[in-house]
Amino acid sequence: MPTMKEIAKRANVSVAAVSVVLNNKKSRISKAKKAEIKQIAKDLNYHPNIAAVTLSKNISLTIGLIVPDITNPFFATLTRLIEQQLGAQGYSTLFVDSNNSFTAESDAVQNMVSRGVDGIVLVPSNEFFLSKKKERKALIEKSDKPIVLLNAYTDLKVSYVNFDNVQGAYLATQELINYGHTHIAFIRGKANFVNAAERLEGYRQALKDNRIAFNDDLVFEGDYTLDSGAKLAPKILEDPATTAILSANDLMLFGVIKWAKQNFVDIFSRVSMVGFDNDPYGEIIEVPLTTVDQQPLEMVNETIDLLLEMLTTGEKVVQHLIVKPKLIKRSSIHKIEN
Amino acid sequence: MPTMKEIAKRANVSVAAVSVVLNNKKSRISKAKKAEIKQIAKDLNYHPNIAAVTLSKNISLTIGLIVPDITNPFFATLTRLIEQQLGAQGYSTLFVDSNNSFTAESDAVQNMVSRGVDGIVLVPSNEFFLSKKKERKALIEKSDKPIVLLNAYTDLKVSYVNFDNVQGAYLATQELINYGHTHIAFIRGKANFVNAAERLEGYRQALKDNRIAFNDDLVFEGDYTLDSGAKLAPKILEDPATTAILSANDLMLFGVIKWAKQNFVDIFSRVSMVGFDNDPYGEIIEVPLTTVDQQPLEMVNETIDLLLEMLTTGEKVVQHLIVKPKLIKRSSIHKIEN
DNA sequence: ATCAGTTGGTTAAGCGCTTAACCCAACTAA
DNA sequence: TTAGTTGGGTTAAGCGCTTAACCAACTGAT
Repeated sequence: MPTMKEIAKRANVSVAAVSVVLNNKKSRISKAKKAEIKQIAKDLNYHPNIAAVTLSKNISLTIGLIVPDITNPFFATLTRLIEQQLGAQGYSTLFVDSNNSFTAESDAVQNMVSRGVDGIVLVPSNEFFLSKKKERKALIEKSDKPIVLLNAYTDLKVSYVNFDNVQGAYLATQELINYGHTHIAFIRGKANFVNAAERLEGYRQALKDNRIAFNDDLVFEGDYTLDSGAKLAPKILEDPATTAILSANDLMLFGVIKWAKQNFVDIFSRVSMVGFDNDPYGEIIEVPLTTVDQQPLEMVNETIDLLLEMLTTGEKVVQHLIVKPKLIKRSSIHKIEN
Repeated sequence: MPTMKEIAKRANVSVAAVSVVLNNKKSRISKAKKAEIKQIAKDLNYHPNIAAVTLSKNISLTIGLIVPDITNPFFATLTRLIEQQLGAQGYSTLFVDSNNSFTAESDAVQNMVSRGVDGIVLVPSNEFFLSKKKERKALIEKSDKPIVLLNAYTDLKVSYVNFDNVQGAYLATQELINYGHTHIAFIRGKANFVNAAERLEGYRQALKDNRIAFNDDLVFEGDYTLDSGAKLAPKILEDPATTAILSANDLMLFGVIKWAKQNFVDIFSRVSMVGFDNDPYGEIIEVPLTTVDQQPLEMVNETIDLLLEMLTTGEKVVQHLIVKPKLIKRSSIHKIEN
């Protein structure tokens, strides 16, 4: 790999001269020398050693991205959008799949700081929300660099971009009610998961506003995986009065459907369903799934804006942005006559 | 961020001393001093500045990973496995989604080299295969560090780990034939895509070995996206003699199914289907899909072994590893009476 | 008393790049 | 004539860490 030293030698100048011209800084180098230096750099196919730049400028043009599980399509979409948008701004992304482990998240933040990232986007895991506030705080404070949490609320002094979960669940529940459903099962996420609690809240609100009694027996706790949905399916379908299922994500609904297939129950006639996430596969199953879209593009746009602002001004701002849900109406709801 | 300098000051030693003890090098530092230094490091929550380490040792404990599209579940699975296994060995991963662009791949390699990665895993895009050999070669040669191509064959002097595509397609076709099918449509990938050509070859071989004439009209060209499958669907289903579809990936089959749903054709009765990739969603659709599993875990294991070997020995070896396919038999094939 | 070997470190150079401070010759303006 | 400005760079220090080479004091054997 060619270095500035080599260019300097060939151009008969100091490496300082090379540095300023290759960085397009205003300086007193003559036009001719500038051109010569640039030409030599091009000829040698010079590219700066980023470690050296990082060391001397204390910025790395790198950001860290931590997601709970990249095989989850929603997180994959977020990841793709973030990487591409940040890439367009010249940033590289250091990626970690935390495998839903708080310890892994914590280690990842530490490691990223150690590597001198300029900022971090953390899409927190389940465990993050289940951890003690003290530990969460410690995680955030490992980094003196800007952090923004994505797809999360938090009580910590840190920026986040989240999705309006209560509004989303409200919309979905209202839609079900509009079709005549009153016995609506709800598959929630883990109890301490804030997003999950919010979705439950939206569900309750919609019931209340429609004077339908809330029934705790209709609430089932999953963990956002397909398997947890499959495990819950028989319990949910046990009650013949249940005519609809609202799920805190599409994946758990797919789990329910999988269980139904394996047990020969005609799930689409048996119940109406609404999910969350607008999973692309929701469109190609037997009956396309009505779902709440989390607007990943909007979420990422807000995240990038926020991060870039902090990165350029150098100030750590604490802002909380909430993006609005969008109900994608497909065919998984049928009318109930009362 | 605390530095060695700070630790050195508190321990009344030189920073060289701190360096050797924190790196557990054998040295002439007394047990007591060692303990003291380590304690101070722990108290200050010291973590090395990786940029500085990289600069002086010329190794970064970072590898680059380039995939064509992280929202494709197969690539997501590869990514997850790679990141986790490499992470367990102390490596961080610099991630780029090339968005199926050769230019992006090329830039990514350049950037990664510039950042001093120790090695690169490249999962090449469609465009990679369509590019001129000279350009592909240039891309590979940008990096003096170990590269391994994953999920690809290549004519270049570089290691790769691929999947036995001809064997996979052969297995799938044979399975269809076993069930009595003789008019088997094949949805292939792009013409110049080597993997796609291999799958076509396996299909042809199986037909030939069973004395079934190869018919070019039954071969359709997609581009591995869901949409391309949807676009092809009407043409494929036009011929009433066609009783089965073999697709070069599950996603295109999902596209066919989507088109069928939207046009009210009972696709699962109409044709038998076999895909490639063992997409998790193949299991939860109306009729679970028989598919060829690419054994991502095996592929990643081989990749990591190869990369780690190069990383530790420092030698660039050129090895070509082929992992064997596994046919996952589910329910999307029915018997044909002749 | 001397010398080799051990103990317990230190010094200094270097990795590649950045940046503030400096230098000097030639030119201008009063 | 001289002070001041401008053009065209150079010098040197520093970012945090690594590593080979060095050194001084002590111990024990001869």
